[in-house]
Amino acid sequence: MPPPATAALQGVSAHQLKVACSGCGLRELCLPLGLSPTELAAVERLIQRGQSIRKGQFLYRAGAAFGALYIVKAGCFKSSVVSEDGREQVTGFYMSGEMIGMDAISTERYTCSAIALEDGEVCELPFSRLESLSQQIPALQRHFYKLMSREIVRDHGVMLLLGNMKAEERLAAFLLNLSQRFQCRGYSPRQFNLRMTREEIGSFLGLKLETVSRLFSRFQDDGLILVNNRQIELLDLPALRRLFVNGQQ
Amino acid sequence: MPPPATAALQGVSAHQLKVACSGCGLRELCLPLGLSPTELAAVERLIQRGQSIRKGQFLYRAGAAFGALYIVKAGCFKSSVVSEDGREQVTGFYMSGEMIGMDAISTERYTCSAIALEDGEVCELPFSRLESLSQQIPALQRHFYKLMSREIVRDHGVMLLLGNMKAEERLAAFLLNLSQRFQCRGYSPRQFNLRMTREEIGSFLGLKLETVSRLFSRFQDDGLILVNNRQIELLDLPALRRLFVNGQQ
DNA sequence: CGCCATCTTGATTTTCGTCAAGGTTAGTGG
DNA sequence: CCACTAACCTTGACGAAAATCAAGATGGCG
Repeated sequence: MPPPATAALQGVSAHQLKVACSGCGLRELCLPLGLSPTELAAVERLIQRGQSIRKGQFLYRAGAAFGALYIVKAGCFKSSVVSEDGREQVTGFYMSGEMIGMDAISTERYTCSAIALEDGEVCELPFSRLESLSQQIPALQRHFYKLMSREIVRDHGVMLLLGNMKAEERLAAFLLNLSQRFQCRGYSPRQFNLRMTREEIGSFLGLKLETVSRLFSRFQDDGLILVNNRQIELLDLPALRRLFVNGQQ
Repeated sequence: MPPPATAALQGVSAHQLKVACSGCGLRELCLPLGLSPTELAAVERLIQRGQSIRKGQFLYRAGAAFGALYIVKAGCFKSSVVSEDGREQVTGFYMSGEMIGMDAISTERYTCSAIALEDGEVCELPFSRLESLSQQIPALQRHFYKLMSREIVRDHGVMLLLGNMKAEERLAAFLLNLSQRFQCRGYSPRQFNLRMTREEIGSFLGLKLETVSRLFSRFQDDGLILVNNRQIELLDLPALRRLFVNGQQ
């Protein structure tokens, strides 16, 4: 795990957990800009901060009654839908500053399950209170419309991936996406640790774990990446991008 | 086209187009219940009703500045993302009462293009006015949160389809989904006309048009459906469901 | 009536999944 | 601290599913 995250996690303490949104490094990721101090204080009262989740623990299960949205504060989560017979489709991997649970608003039940891929923390946002607060704070309402819209756009991207791209293009896109998200969070875009298994990557990308494994090996043989179990180094970002974009021919 | 839609479309006139939400048969599909007469009137002022769109016409293009959401009033639309090189992924087909354009909220640009698959009409909802109105009417805000959430859930379903299901399962799921949506609108769930080409179905389902064509033929040979060009009759709904659900094993 | 878009069907190829075996790693309990 | 175990990963051989290529049929629209 990259250093800053490690620090954030290992340094966990009552003190740190109580750090308010106003002092949170993720603030610009999850809160709208331009809130007045009063508004910010109201938002802070809304949020249940710093709930720790252990690796493998469910944040919520599909079918459970909807109570809250969650913002990942530390760690990495996967969200997945399971079909009646048990086949799992990972619908996304979520890292710090990203919100999960929006699927539950429509039916008042979670339609996905969310599981921690490593020890982590979330901020819990009780939805009914969020709703009334966003009724009072236009910027907050707008912000949540945008967050939900962003999720829709992301999903469309995944649909493009699954519907149109070949295995190697999917994996290249996946790695580049991770790279970019790590970079946004101040980590290296070239070196990172995967938090998920080959099977979970495969489930997300519509591939079998063997295919994912083979592709990692091939990318390494081709000098595109360096793989050491879950540790990834992207050696040739332009080539990966070409693979991804040219793939789209 | 099934009779009621034909009536709605062919009977188009200034008079009918001006029918307000309060008298619109789609009202329960697109508006929240329990609005007061005052609130309903405010919503009606917001909506630009009855814009006609001809077959093949763009409702909006990917990249265009975001102005409004649209509710399909008549006809059928497809929404698609196009990758840099021109591969198209159809992200959805939309029929009466369904809302499109929500992807554009996050970036203030449409990320998809929406095209009419037949002559139709839409209600236009200027987003900035929708925003301020939903600020004033809690039920409206809640309604739009739910609509966006529903779109996310739908997208997850498509991801499950694309990531986990075999070609025949995808097509069965597609037909059953259409069937159900026609039924909701008062048309026959067993007989309907497709509004889209084999290629568009294929694009949506992550298949090539030849595969779609072959599957239609096979379903027909197996006595599951009757195909006559775009006219579809579902002969054995339970078997289609089994294909869809068992497919998920 | 004729043309172009759309659809069907067949033959072949490619891609990825399946099955199988063995290796590695991390975590657990002695 | 070390040995053991279970989960995870890699690699190969083979097979199935769907894509590709190709040719011709059909149908809707001007």
